Order: sequence, then C-alpha cells, then structure tokens
Amino acid sequence: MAGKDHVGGGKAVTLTDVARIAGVSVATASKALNGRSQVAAHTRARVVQAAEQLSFVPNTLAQGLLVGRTGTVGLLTSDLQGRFVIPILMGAEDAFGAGRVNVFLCDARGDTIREQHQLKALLSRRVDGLIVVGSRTDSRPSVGRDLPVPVVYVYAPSEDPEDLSLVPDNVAAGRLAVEHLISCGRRRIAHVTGDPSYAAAQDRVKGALEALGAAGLELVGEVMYSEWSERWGRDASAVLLERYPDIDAVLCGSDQIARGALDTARDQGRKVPNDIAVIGFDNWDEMVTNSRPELTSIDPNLQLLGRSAAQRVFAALDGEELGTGVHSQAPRLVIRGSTVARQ
Amino acid sequence: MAGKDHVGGGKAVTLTDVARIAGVSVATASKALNGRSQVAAHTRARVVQAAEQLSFVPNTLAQGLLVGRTGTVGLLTSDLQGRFVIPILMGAEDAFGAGRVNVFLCDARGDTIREQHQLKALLSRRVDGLIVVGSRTDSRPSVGRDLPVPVVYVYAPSEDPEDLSLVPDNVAAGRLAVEHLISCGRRRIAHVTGDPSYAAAQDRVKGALEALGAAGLELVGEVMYSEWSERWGRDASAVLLERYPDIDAVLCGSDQIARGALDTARDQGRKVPNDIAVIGFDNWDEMVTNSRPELTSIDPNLQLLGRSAAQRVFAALDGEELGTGVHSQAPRLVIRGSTVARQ
DNA sequence: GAAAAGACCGAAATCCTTTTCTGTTTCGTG
DNA sequence: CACGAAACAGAAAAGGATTTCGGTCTTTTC
Repeated sequence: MAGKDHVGGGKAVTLTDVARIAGVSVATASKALNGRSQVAAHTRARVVQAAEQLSFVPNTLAQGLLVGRTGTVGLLTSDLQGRFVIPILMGAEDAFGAGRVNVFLCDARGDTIREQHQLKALLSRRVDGLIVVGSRTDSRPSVGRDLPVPVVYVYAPSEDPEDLSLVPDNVAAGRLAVEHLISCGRRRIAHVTGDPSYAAAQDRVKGALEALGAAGLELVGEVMYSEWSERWGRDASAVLLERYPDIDAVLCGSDQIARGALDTARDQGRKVPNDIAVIGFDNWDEMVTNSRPELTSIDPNLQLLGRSAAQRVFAALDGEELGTGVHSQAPRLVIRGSTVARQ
Repeated sequence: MAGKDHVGGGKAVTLTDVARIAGVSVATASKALNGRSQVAAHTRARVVQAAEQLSFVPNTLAQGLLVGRTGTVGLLTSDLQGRFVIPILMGAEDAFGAGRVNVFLCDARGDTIREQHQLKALLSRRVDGLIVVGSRTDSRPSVGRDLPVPVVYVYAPSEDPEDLSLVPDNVAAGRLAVEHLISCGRRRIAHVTGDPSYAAAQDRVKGALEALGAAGLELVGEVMYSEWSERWGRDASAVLLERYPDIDAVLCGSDQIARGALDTARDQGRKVPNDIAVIGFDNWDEMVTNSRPELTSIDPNLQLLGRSAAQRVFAALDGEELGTGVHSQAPRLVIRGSTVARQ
C-alpha cells in the first residue's frame, strides 16, 4: 500500500482538474495561474486556491510542445571523473534561478558511438541547447554543424572554428603562476608538467616562459614532461633537486604533480615555502587543502565557464548571435602556504 | 550566418514531414517506424528511407505526453564534490541502454528550499522516477510520501521507513577490512576514523569490532574519532605510533585518513606494508593510486547502487511493488600495496 | 463468379497546456 | 432608457506522436 501510494498517489493532476474544482474553464484557469490580465480578481483567487489544494504542477512537456522551449540543456561530457564537469554543471544551473533550467548530464565515456546515441537522445528530448565538455583542453571533433539547437563547447574547444568554444586561458594561467613566484622573490624556477601532447601543458609552458622573459629570467633546466601523476611529480622533483640544488621554486603542471613535488621536498628535508616554493594548477579542493603545507594553485574558474555557456545558449534562442571561435577565460590565483609562509 | 545555422538549421523535422515525403499518412508513418504489423513491407521501406533522408528524430515530449512515460529520471543530490553522485549517475545511465534513459542531475547544495524547487521542477518535467542522493550515509528527511512517482534513496537512507533506501553496507565494510588485515597476519590493529556523528563511522567501527571479536582479538587503544581529513590521519597516526609502538596495522575510516597515516609512517621510517599495514575506505581512485605505496581500500560499489536504483524505479512503473526499508549492498575489497607487498 | 476473409492504409481522438477569438455580461454615459 | 465600451469567461485550435476503429482493396475458396 505504501508502495502503491508512491506510484498512484498524486496521479498527475491536470489543469482540467483545477478548472473543475474552481468551477471555471481550463482557459480561464490557465490565464489565472499565469498572471494574464483577462481574469477577475476573485476568479483568479478561486483558481489559485484550487491549484494549491490539489498541489497542481503544470506539465512542462505540454508547455514545451506548444511553446517550442523546454528549459532544459544537455551536458555531454567525456570527463569520467567528473572533476571538471561538476563545477561546469553547477554554473549552468546557476545561470538562471534554481529549477528554471534543468540539465541532462550524459557521460559518453570517451566513446564516439555512445556520444552519438546520447546526442540523438538529447535532441529527441528537445533540449534548448547543448554544452559539450571535453576531458582535456585539446580541441575535439565538432558534434556537427547543422544541429537544430545552439551548441557551446566548454573546457575542450571544438576543432571547427565556426563553433563557439569557452575555455580556460592556460597561457594566462602559466603567466600568472610565474608572476606570483617572482613576486615572492623567487629567481631559480623549474617546471614539471604532464603529458606534452596536452594543449594545457604547452599553453602553460608558453605563459610561464613569457612571464620569465618579461622579468629577464630563464627557466632552470628543460621543461620536464611526462604524466599528470603524483608519482611523476615526486620523481621529477627528485631529479631536479639533484641536478640543480639551488632552485627556489617548482612550477607544477597540475595539483597532483605539485603534491608529488611537496612529498619529495619533504623527503629531502627542504622546507616549503622557505627553501622552495611550489605552485600547482586546477585548484582542486581535495588536493590543495590536504597537502603539507596547503598548496597555492591557479583556479580556472570553471563554474563561471558553465554559467557563461548556459547564458550564451539561451541568448542565442532569443535571437542573439551565438558567436564563433575560441574564447578564453582568465584564471584566478589562490595563494596558500606552499608559496607564502603563514604569518 | 553560422550562428543562424545552428539555431534554424535542423528546424524540427516532424512525423508529418516524413509522411508527406513518403506519400503516406502520419498514422502509417508512425506504424512503419515503430515496427507495427499493419504496414506492407515496401511501404515501410519508403517511410524508413524518408525518415533517414530527413534525419527525423521523434519528439520525445509528444510521446511522453501521450504515453505517460518520459524515460527520464531525476537525480537529486546534496553531494557538492560529486564524488559519490557521479558513479551513481553512471550506474543509473547504464541500467538500460545508452540514451534509453536520461538523467536530470540537480544539486540542491544542501539547501532545503532549493531542494523543494528542484523537486517541483523535476515533477513538472514528468520524470518517471526520482533518485535522492545524500552527502553522508546518515538518514535524511524524506522528500514526501505521496509523490506521483517512485522515489529511491541512495547512499543516505530516508528517515521514513516506508521509503526505499539503497545504501552501502558499512558494517560489512568494516568487517571485510579487518578480516583482510587478519588474513595478512596482523594482530595489533588500531582504528583512526572521522566525525563520530557520521553513521558511516559508527557502522564501520561496529563491523571492525565484530570481526576482531570473531578472531579473539581486541582493538589496540580506543577508536580515534575526529574529521575526515588527511591532516587528522597524520596526527592521529603519530599519536598512535608513539603510544603503541607495536601496532602492525592501521584501519582508516577513509582513503584520505589512510593517506595521512601513510605519510606519518613514512616520516617515522616505518615500512608499509612490512612494518605496518594501512587500509582505507571508499576506494577513491585519485587517492588510492597516487599514494606510496598504493592503498588497499574497501569499495562500496556505488555504480551498482545507481544501477539497482534505476532498475527499481522502472520496475515500479511496470506495476512491481517498489518496496520499503533500507537495503544495504555488500562492499568489495581491493587489495593494493599498502597491505600486501608487491612480489 | 461471388462471398468471406484478410491485408493494408487513413481519419480522428488523445495526451495537457496556451492563446486567440468570440460571445456574454456589466457598467457607465448620453 | 438605450447604446457603446470595457471586462471577463469559454470554445477551439495548435503542438507532435500514437492508437483505435473504420474503410478499401486484394486474395482465397467454394
């Protein structure tokens, strides 16, 4: 009986029910509930009361069918861990009031076939727009040019320059990180980063070198590329410290690599930040707040990215030009104990 | 123009269009595409070809309106980090084919008002069912008894015993962890865990004590409660090692605490796993694979939980009893280098 | 060759809401 | 008192897909 309650209890209250209870036609009931002007005050009150009594919720499907808008967005991701997609989703939800826009989250698991299925399903659900999130910042294949809804690529840009892509500005991020290190008085800076095939790695290197050049400095040694893991952070830092014992800062390509660097510094008795400063990228909460000391990092502002994406989608529906090309968004420096000693 | 393409390009192909191209009525077109029997083979072929030519996608809104099923599920969460909800979401997506069921992911951010809004929005979208995910395993308020759709609570059970809740079995998890340590020859086992107000903490303690008792052993010292952080893992382990230098295993309430314990062991020159074994809970990928050595952990099988939840929802729609009460799911032991030396 | 049976296609109703248009009532004013 | 205007309520269509039911045409069988 309890089980049945859940399934049959509310039993889909329709506007017709409300109208019957209030003793008016459905047309009037609709107008009353939507604040249209052609309804007398007392009639409106009767309808509103009836609606509340039945706890009526308008059927968005029917509305969408009629109006041609559903108030939904599809979020198509390949980011298995959910590390990047979650803030983007929250930003998209926030773009308008809570519950005004709802998000279909689909994980394609990096599979193109699966992505096609998901895409088709989303279109059949008549989403108002699509946000495509890649798992790395390299450009990815477009999901197609002539889709019936606006598409915004976030994090990973589309290969097609006619598409609109919103990405974190990794060059600026690299620059920002180095500028911070320099402002902390560091001069002998080395760089450990991840997979060189990632655009994110290359862009951050570029920004870092720019900032170093502007200050009349050079990187200590070569950029050390390998993988985005703590293990690599540990190993690379060990090599660095042996080869260049006088370095006073390690610029790390990700928070994980930075954690590895912190571990090695600790193992070798180097004090952070006094002897060596360490800085990471991503500002991944779990990583930066649990290390010893806490980790200074560059935050790519993903939530803002998600919010802009959703706003662009709905602006496009209102007739505004969607726009094309890759737009990058400025990062934010978050200072913690790994670069500045706590006072 | 490019922007316009995206918005107006596909322009909503309807079944009417397909029927017109194929030279049949909409009724026949529908039957042809849905494999109904009342259509001649060559007619069906014409319709299918027309549909492909126009790349027709049926409007799920219209179908849902008519049939009363939308093939969507609402996932209402308070799990800000997305650590638990993502595997659950993936499980729910997998319960049926890719794209057969789509999931609305809503983050209530721990706010009750916001949750109410989201709930209302989901109901207005006529989701077929609801999956409610809590941020901790303690019981949480029911979202209501007489909702028009089946509701399944996952991870955090509902306070209302008439609701159906699917949760990880933390007692079994605690038992499993200790049994593993014992099978590795450990006898002097201590336990560091997180916030004692969390049901997860208490349940794991309970299971651990059961397993110890069954083996005729006792816990070394008191259970050390505080917070779910690496910092606490480090500090607590340091205290433990000083007070009970002969312990040979630390059972940690989470992977984060376990990482802290590993750090302390390393700082003090204790070899893991030879001198001391360390085990965690959650099997959180980023944590367990990046530590030194890699961390043995208990996996709560969240993806399976999400899958069962979705299956239950749709079974309930097919008239099956939804069921009530709290059902717990067996965990899985994942052995890594922190308890068993690599050969 | 005619009647019965079967195969196939189409018109229309249905789901729920919004909007337009038409019809009725009431009020104010000349 | 009558007429015009304003205010309000309701009927009906639209949106897209599915299904039932009725109608047409072909085939089979005696």
